[in-house]
Amino acid sequence: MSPRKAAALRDGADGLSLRDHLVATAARLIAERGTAGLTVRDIAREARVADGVLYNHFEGKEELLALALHAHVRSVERDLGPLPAVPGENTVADNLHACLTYGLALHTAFLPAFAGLISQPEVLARFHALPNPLGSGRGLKTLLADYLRAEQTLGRLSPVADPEAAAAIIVGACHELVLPRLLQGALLTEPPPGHTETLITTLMNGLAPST
Amino acid sequence: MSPRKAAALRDGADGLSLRDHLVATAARLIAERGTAGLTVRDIAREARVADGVLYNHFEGKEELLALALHAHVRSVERDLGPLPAVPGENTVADNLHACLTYGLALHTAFLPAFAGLISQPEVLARFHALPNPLGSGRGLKTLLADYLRAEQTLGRLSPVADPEAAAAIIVGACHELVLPRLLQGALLTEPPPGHTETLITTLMNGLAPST
DNA sequence: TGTACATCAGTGAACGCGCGTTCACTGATGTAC
DNA sequence: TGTACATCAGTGAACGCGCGTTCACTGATGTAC
Repeated sequence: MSPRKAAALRDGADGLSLRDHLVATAARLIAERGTAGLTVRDIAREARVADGVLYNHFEGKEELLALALHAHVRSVERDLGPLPAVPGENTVADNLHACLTYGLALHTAFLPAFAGLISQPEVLARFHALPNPLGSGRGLKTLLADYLRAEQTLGRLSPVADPEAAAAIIVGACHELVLPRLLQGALLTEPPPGHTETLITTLMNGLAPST
Repeated sequence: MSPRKAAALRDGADGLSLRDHLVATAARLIAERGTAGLTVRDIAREARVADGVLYNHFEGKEELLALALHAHVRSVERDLGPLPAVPGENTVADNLHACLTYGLALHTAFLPAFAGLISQPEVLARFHALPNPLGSGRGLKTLLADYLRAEQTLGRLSPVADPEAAAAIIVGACHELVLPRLLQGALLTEPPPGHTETLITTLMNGLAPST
């Protein structure tokens, strides 16, 4: 009762089901090229599998893409590890700088994946219906706010500072560093040296003149 | 020597050339729906003009879209007016709040237009080859930095603050408020009340505890 | 143990559709007489 | 002034292509005897 097996699964013996193999392959393609212009034939060819087989395992392209996007997000998070900031350790400025670099890497990987799906809201809706991997969407901002609140409790942050607003500013800075590059064709260039440090210093000290 | 005129230009007597009429129509469609899924047939039908006529006036869809995108950006800027912040007037915090609201409106109109073109880098390249309308791209950030530098000269900002970094933070905050909504299908919702005020307060006061 | 058959996941050519683009034709206007 | 013709921007049916999806067929494996 176990009929034909896909050629790809016979050769590459990674022990995955064909379903998981397809999701993993699609996720890898998303990581490499983003979702813009990604076709089911691209995925099938890359998975070394027939065009049609995807419809034995998924409702259609949209379900596969949503699952692959989810896998991509989880994979990026796994590779990056947890938020590199422990309340009370090092200086707050250094920790925030590490968080900014971390968020930058996160969004550099996420934006080309999500932006290519703007014309397919169905995929985005399916993605958001899945359990939220921690760092994605509101996740990173919440993690950051949690960290900042802990530092505030330790007295290393002004008691009147707003952790939520500060977290929003840091996440926003990530966007600001990634988005313009994405929208100008120049993909994945580094921010100018010293730029992230200056951002954190500005956020720590504020703009108001000392009274 | 003046042959047939397009039906649309006979009826709607706005006095435009057919070329300008097409650019204006495409820009209006971009303003209404963004660029994702926008077809030449959509534009032709909306302009009440034959499908093929666009190729008498443009190299192809990509040239038309680039010009329409440019017109859209200029039109949004015209409607919004100049950056609502004059050095020395009102308070810096109030001015920055106005700038944040201004930038928010700008990016709310721009992002759906640009994001839909990620899979067509040719259009983005053509757009960036056009003369840069002031507020777009690096424009808004530079305007903001100019304003902040002027306030600094007037002594209303800390002499050690970095205007460039502060400008980047404000633009980033705009992105942070617009992007997540765009990527979740929920289009064009308002930020929670008081949110922008808190952001500016945080930026003005900084996070560091008073020593 | 060996042979014939049934099962069904995998296969890939083919379908239908919508897109950007082309081009033979149309017809309002200016010109020649 | 009136009529026949030439011009060429505008027209829209048709083309070619690539996409997501379908489905008749294949063939490796388990079962019956």
